[in-house]
Formats: sequence, structure tokens, C-alpha cells
Amino acid sequence: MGSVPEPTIYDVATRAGVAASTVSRAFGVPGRVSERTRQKVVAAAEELGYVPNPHARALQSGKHATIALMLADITNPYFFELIRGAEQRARVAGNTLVIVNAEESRRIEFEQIQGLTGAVDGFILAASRLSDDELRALAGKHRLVLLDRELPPIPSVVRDMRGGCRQILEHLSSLGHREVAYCSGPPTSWMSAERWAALSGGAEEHGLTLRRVGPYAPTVANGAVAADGALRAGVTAVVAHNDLLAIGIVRRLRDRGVAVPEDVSVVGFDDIFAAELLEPPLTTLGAPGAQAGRLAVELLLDPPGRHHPAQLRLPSDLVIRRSSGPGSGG
Amino acid sequence: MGSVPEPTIYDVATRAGVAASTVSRAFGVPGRVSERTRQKVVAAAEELGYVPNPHARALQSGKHATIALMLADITNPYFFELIRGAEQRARVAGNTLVIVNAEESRRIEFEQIQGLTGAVDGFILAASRLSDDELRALAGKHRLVLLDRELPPIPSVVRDMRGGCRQILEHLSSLGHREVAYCSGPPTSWMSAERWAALSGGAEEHGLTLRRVGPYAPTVANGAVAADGALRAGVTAVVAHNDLLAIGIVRRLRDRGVAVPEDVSVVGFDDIFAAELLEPPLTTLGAPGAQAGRLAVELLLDPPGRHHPAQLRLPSDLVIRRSSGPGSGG
DNA sequence: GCAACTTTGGCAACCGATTGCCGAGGTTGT
DNA sequence: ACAACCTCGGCAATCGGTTGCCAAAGTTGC
Repeated sequence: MGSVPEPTIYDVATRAGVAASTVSRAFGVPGRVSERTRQKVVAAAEELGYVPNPHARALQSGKHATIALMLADITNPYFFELIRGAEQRARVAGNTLVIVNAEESRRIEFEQIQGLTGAVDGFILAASRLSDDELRALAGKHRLVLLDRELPPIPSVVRDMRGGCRQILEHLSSLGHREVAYCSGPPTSWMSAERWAALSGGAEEHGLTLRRVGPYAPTVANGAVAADGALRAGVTAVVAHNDLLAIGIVRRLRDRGVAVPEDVSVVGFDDIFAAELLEPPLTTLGAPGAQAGRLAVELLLDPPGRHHPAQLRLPSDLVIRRSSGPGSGG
Repeated sequence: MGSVPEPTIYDVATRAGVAASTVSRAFGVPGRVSERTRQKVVAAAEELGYVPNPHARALQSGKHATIALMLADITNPYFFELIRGAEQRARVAGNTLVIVNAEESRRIEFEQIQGLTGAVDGFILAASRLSDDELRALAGKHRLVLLDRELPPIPSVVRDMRGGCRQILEHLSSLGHREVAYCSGPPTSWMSAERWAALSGGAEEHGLTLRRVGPYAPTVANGAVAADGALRAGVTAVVAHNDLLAIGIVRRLRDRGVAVPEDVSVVGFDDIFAAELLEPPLTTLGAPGAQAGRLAVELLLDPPGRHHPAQLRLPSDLVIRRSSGPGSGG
């Protein structure tokens, strides 16, 4: 299996009756060789089934046409759309996308980056768990784009939480809620801090008292603990760090005989595929995942400045479903 | 950003006071250099922050330490577990996993493989949409492992449908169902054909009449059409090609006022994350996704023969939830 | 008709590793 | 004490492209 030697640029050159450098230029430098010669070369390559060796190309030119997308946790469905968007954009640009998983671990994230050094043109770090200093150091050595994390001057794409969280607060407030708990995500999650900041910053204005519980690892399983924590805080509404946690919370509340939304309302973040399927369907802050992925790739390929600002913020909108309803105070 | 030249093997050699070849061997050929020299080299590399250039290595040695995992459709949550398993196994073996998406398209799948030729050690094709002939041709040029597709002598890992489908038939039969519809997946899906074969092959034995409807693209949205098709067939139970389709079917039935499972039972395949969240929770044939991914990687790294048989079959088991219940005939 | 310039292809160095081969120095056997 | 062998480091070729530089051929201007 797999031992027929691949044709090289030299084979093509011989066949077309030109030098190897001419073949290289025929493909890589438009206008550098005459149209007639180019035709010959293309024909020869075609006949031989020539495919350029990416390693040889990368070794000399330093260009790899490869982008790494690092995900904090690949099992979070939110990343699906993000992957799709990034992958499509990368493909039309002729780049391949390498998807790597950090499994919510700083160490693994770091090692993965180490391992891909010299193999990719740059990294898109989605919900990175690295520290600010580590990121800054990395940005000095690699092309970097942050997703759902902001650390100027490193280019980034974030879903803007201000407007979205305001919508959540308005929603809960108008339903008559007064006491709200925020079940926070991992301490290393910039997004969780951002959400808390946006929520707590606007709470007073909307007549809400906000309590922070947690942190919790953002999984369905951990929703049970989070639900218990929120109940103990004696609130009528719970905002969870993300939909996975929110789903776990809804299930735990149900298991404990707490009616959703009659007794307690639950709101999540991300609007993952399963949010709509839950019973009751989950109210959640939607996120333009595919667009974010697409933009991150563009930011990486096209250095910010001329075409794009370095820090992109995407609006997010609340999707109201049945997990939130009138509070006991309203 | 990113322009400090990476130290090379020559820098390390100079610093350690040895030749470049010695450095190379110190890392790559155990026992080839003395322990004392190795220590010196390692120390020098450490101080310089040396990271080997993967392209240079691959160019000469032909080894890339990279595996491509091709998915028919990355948005299918079933692939989550598979990716996790494959990714972990690849990582412990020091390989990076490139995840590529075929978007259910034969052409895209083919082009992606073309584009990665020479950049990876081999391909794992999950639910490939390529034809038998195309796969055979590919197997002649690349290391290949098929996932959820069987085509001897190409190594493969499949979730065995015989036992699982028997469990479905037993389950439905014992609940008193007699007329069952199978909503089939894409015509290019080997898995769909396999499932149909296993179900229809065992139907008579269990006193069931099986009707095939479809094909349908396996998405939640298409569940609506599939549900209507099944209803027209006048059955009391529906087995869907996968959970996405099954979820769509359940929702459509509910929208049409058909009670699940009182009027019609629904069974899916894959036991994706959302199956359990659906109301009613979905009865579905579970699949050891992570294990399948792990084994596929092992099969690719370790040529079959000595350690593994070439064709692996993993057992699958029915997870009975509330979307299936007594049929009107029982 | 000749100088100046442009177009186009080739030569050869180079990217950063790996690896076959060689030989210096040390070890073992008798 | 000498041959045979082993250990271990270095030299240099090699993988398959890219690219700076050069020169032959063709164009243009006056």
C-alpha cells in the first residue's frame, strides 16, 4: 500500500521540457512565465498527477497554508458552528484547518501549541485558558487570533456580552424577578468573567439583586451542583455560564421538584442545538458561531489594520423560550 | 509579531559543541550517542528553546506524525465522541490529528484528501461517501482506515449492527408492534444500507413487517418529511437512520398531534447527547464512539496483522427510553 | 542599426532535518 | 602485543520545493 513514489516538480519539468524553477513559478508566480510555457507545464503536471509536497514548500517558503483552531473543549456543542464557519472560510482560502482540543487544560493547551509550532501559519485560540502573560508571550512568537477572549493588541473576535446581557436583565426584570443567581464557569474562563461583569454591572439599573455562585466546570453533570447552589441562594431566576450547565440545572431542578419556569427561571448562553429540545425549551443568549469562526480565520489570514479593526465584537441576541417565565415577585 | 528566527538543529549543535547529526541522533535514535553527549545536547536544546521543524523532518524521513480524520458531516453530534477518542489516542502516540469535514459531499471529501496528500501519514474516513472503487484506489496510494464502513481488505472499525438491530426488533416486537417503518439515510451512506439489511433481515423472525421510506438527508429539519412519510405508511413504530432524523420525527409527530409513544414509537441510532434531552427521551441504539475513534487511530498507526485483525466490529446496545412503548396491536 | 530595456527561462543556493558511510579511538580476545 | 571488533561522532548527500541572480532572446526608441 501507498508506495508508488509521488511525482515531483522535477518529473514535471522533464516532461514539459523546462527547468524545475519554471514549473514552480508556473504554479506560484502569476505572470512570471509566458502563457504558452505555463500551459505546457500544467498539462505535464496533469498527466503525471502531480501534487506539490506541502512540506518541501513550507520548508523553504515558511508558508504552510494551515491554521490551527484550538478549542477549550471540543465536546461543547457550541463549538460546532464555530468549527463549521472557520473550516469553510479556511477552505475557500486554500488553507487547511487543524482542530485541536485543550480539554479545558492549560497544560494541554500549551503543549498542543508547542507541538504545532512550525507546522501552522497561526493559531486561533477559542476560549483560551492561558493566562494573559502566556498569551502575550505567544503573540510575540506566532500569529494569533483570540476567540471569545479580549486582550489588546492581540486580534480577537468576541461575542459582545454587553447588549446580550442587557437583554437578559430586561427580560428577567420585566417578568418580575428581583433575586437572580449567576452560576459561573471555570475561574480561568475569560468569558465567564465577562458575563458576570456585564450582568452585575447592569443589575442595579434593572432593579435586580445578583448573586454569584460557583465556579462550576461547564458540563451537564455539574448542573446538579450548580442548581443546588442556586437554590440555596434563594433566587427566582438562574443565569448559567453556558447552555450545558443550564441544561443540567433545569434537569436537577425538575428532579428536586422545582418547577421551571413557575418556581425558578433558567437562562443559558450559546443557544446550542440541544437548548431547543430540552423540556422546557431553554431561554438562552444566541451566538453567531459560524460568523465568529469565519471572521477569526479572516483576521488571521489578513493582518488587521487595513481591512479589519483588530478587535471584533459580534452582537448576540436573546432567544426566549419556555424555561423563563413570570417570577414569584411579579 | 512572530519574527524571531526559531533555533535550528545547527544552533543546538554549535552550542553543545557537536555536529548537527549528533543532535539529530540524540533525539531520534536511542542508544546511538553516548549518554554524556546526549545530556549536553538536551541541555543545549533546552536553553535555546529548540523545537524541531516538522516540515524538515517530514521532508527527509517521510514521517509526518499527523493523521487526518475525515468526517462526513461535522455537525452531527455523534462525531463528538469519535473525535475525542481519536484525538486522545493520537496525542498519546505523539501524533496530531487533523479534522476535516466533507459536508456530506463526495466531491469535497475527495478534494480534501487531495489537498492533504503528502501532509499526513494516513486517513481515517468516517462514514465516507466515496464509492467502493474510489476507496480501493485511495487505499492503493494512502494508509486508510474506514470508520462505519466495511470494504475488505481495507482496515475498518464499524459498530456492529446485527446485534443492535436485533435488540431493536426484539424491543418493538415485545411491545406488540407489527408494522414498522425504516426512514433511511442518504443513498451514499453505507451505514444506512447496513442498518436496513440488518433490520429487514431479522424482521420476519420477529413477526414484523418492515417498510422502507426515504431516503432522507439526516438532519433534524428533514425529520418532518420523514415523519409524514412514515405516517402515510400506516405503521405503529418508526426506526430512523440516526438520532438527528429521529428527533425531527418526534417533533413533527407531536406537531401533527400524534402521540409518542402512545400512537407511534420512535427509535434512533447513535445515542447522541441530545437524545436524552428530548421530550419524550429517545430510545436509540448506543454506540461506543470514543472507543471507535481510538481503535481507528490504533489501526492506522499499527498495521493490522500482528496486533489487530483488519476488520473490527464493536458491539452496540439499545438504550430504551420513553419514545418507544406498547404498540396499538399489543 | 545600435543602445537600453523588458521578458522569460535556467542555475544553484537554500530551508532544516535525517541517514549512510567513514574513521578515530577504545575495548576485547588470544 | 597485535588483530578484530565495537562505540560514537562527523561529513556530506538527500528530501522537494522556492527564489535571487544571471543571461539569452525579444522589444522599443532614436
